[in-house]
Amino acid sequence: MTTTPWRIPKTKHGHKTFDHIIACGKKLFSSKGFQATSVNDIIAESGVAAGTFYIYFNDKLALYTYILNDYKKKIRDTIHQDTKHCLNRRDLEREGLKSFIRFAYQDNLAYNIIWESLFIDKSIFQDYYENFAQRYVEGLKKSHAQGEVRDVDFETLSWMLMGIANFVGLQVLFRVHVTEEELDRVADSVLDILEHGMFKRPIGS
Amino acid sequence: MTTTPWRIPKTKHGHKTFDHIIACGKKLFSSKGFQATSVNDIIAESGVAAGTFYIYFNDKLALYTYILNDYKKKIRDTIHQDTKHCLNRRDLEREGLKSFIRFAYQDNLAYNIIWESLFIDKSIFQDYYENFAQRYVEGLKKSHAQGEVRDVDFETLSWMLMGIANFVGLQVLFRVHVTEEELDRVADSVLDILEHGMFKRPIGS
DNA sequence: TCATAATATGAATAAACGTTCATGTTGATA
DNA sequence: TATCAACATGAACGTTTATTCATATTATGA
Repeated sequence: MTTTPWRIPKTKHGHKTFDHIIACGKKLFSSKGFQATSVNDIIAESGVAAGTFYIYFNDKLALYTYILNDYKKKIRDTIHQDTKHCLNRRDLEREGLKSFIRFAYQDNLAYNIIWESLFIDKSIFQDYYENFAQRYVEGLKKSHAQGEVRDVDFETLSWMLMGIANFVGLQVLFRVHVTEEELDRVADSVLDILEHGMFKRPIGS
Repeated sequence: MTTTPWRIPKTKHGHKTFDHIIACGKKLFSSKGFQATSVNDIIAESGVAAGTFYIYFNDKLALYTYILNDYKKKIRDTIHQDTKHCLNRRDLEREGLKSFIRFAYQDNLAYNIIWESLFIDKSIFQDYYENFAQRYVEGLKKSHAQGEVRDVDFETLSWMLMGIANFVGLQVLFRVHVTEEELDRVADSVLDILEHGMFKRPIGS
């Protein structure tokens, strides 16, 4: 039996408090970052007593871990929802990229909270991306078997694609407003390069 | 006249103390991260009195800013040194990638300190990457003019290439040991994909 | 040699922090 | 309505934190 650093409430009323603390935590982590947010801040924001926080969470890290796990699922689900209609690898990459950036834009805590884990507990960060890469590799292998993807180092390709999504995501996130048209334009640019490479071929090849 | 949050010493002896504090700061930021390191930690590590720290630095952030600026130059210089012999864009990308990863591996504080800035002061992070992207765009435009690079969205391509370097770098950094051969192999994989794309072309195209 | 600017000290202060726990309240069930 | 587990409280405690400042030391060149 494994125990979590948080405690799931047993009554409806408890759930309300629990959820409220989480909502306030998200809000503060999102605006100030994890490290800059104190337990006192969370207590003040949520209006509960100090002791109440510790009924549900061992400490600040426990709340962070809970929220992070939440987002892991949410990101996967969102991308899955947005790409399940895709019939080929090109569409899958395009829609996956758009889905990731859109998600990060709509709720930038999702983005921050995973990156920040690198400075809270490196193993959380490493686990997250290695797991993501592993799934990516499996998908790419399937697409390769179906003749859609070239025979390359799939692990490196996975990390390349994650890097592209994250940094192109950043580029977009630095803008004030992001429209669906911009998202399409950026995704098209990326896919064009993933399709034809970045270099001009010598004439006649 | 602009003032820095740090104070350059005026004697040889002062420089010794100044440099020693910086070295200890680097060591601690590198192992524990910026946020987890307190001024007290730096004082204890360096063996100077509390007041001495404040002779040279306004606060912890000032020391961080100093180190960050140092690394900015160092990264640029290192990549420049390692790529100045390159005669074409392919070589430039390949050697630049290897240089970046090698640098990050040898001194992973350089890597951490820039990423962590996202959670210390977003504008530092944004400035750094937007500046880097801008230089990248200029370089790509030149290579395009010389017929080496296809006509694509250079800004998006810049962010893609930065994302690739950063994440493929991470992938490599997660390993315990990194050899020059591995670096070559990974760089070749990346360049192969940047050259030919990731997708298989339909037969006859 | 003396004057003085630069450098160094570390006890002291106050604010912020995480966490505990004795006490109180609630609501469902028997 | 009596009981009891779940939930909630917030004053209180000990710790860590950043920062100051009166005092001391050092090195140099006038």
